[in-house]
Amino acid sequence: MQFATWNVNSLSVRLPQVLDWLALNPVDVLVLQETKLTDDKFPQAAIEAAGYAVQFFGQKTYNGVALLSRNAAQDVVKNIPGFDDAQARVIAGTVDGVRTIGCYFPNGQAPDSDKFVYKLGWLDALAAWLKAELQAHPQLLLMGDFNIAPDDRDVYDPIGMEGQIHCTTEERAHFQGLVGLGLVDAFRLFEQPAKSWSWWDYRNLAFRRNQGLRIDHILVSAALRPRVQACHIDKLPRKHERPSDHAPVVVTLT
DNA sequence: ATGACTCCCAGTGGGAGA
Repeated sequence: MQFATWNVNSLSVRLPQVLDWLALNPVDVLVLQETKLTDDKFPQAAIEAAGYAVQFFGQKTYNGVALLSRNAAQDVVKNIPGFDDAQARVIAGTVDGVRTIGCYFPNGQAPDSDKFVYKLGWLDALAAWLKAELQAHPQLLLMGDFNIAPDDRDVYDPIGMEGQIHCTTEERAHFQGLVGLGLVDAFRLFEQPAKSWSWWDYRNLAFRRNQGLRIDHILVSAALRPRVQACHIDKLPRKHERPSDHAPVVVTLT
């Protein structure tokens, strides 16, 4: 089976691309971030017509997440239980026995900003919840737009971006905290091309120059790790004439 | 280089993203 994550940067703009991508890549599960749609405007019928059940949780202008699956998700959770959050960032469900958590991590804007404080608090809450989720659901996937580049090899200019947002010591420590819960970065289980990114700035001809960051991730639990066969970033949608700034990440399980 | 692009809500500009 295949599970994928994609930050679409507005589902109303990108819906045709999502449907085209699913036709070419008939994954079992796809989580979306930055749908930027209130639930009353979510294109549920079009997604169901493509053969997917869908759970969604959004808001106007910002954030918004969705969980698409061939088989319906069970025990759906929206946002982090017990963490009071005005922003729609998390959707979780159990699909084919795999606890699937789709997340749009806060951006954080700048290390000296209030948004960075919010990001760190959100990361604390996520880790505490995940610890309990892993106890309840050993077979677990955490995937989405983490807005964290875990390592210098995930950054096109690690010197220039040292200490900048996505690359700070605090953010990277939180990423390692998730690893400490027993999760592993599926992409790094395999040999990968150098300069593999999942996001490229719209500006500066960044995609053509391959200047980007790897900030979209799929983490798998220890119990699921033996089933992981492959993981890759699909750059093709980024070549579309009106692309999202992020590319999908796909993991293959037995 | 306090830039660059895209989206959104707004409303003929500005915030946010990363």
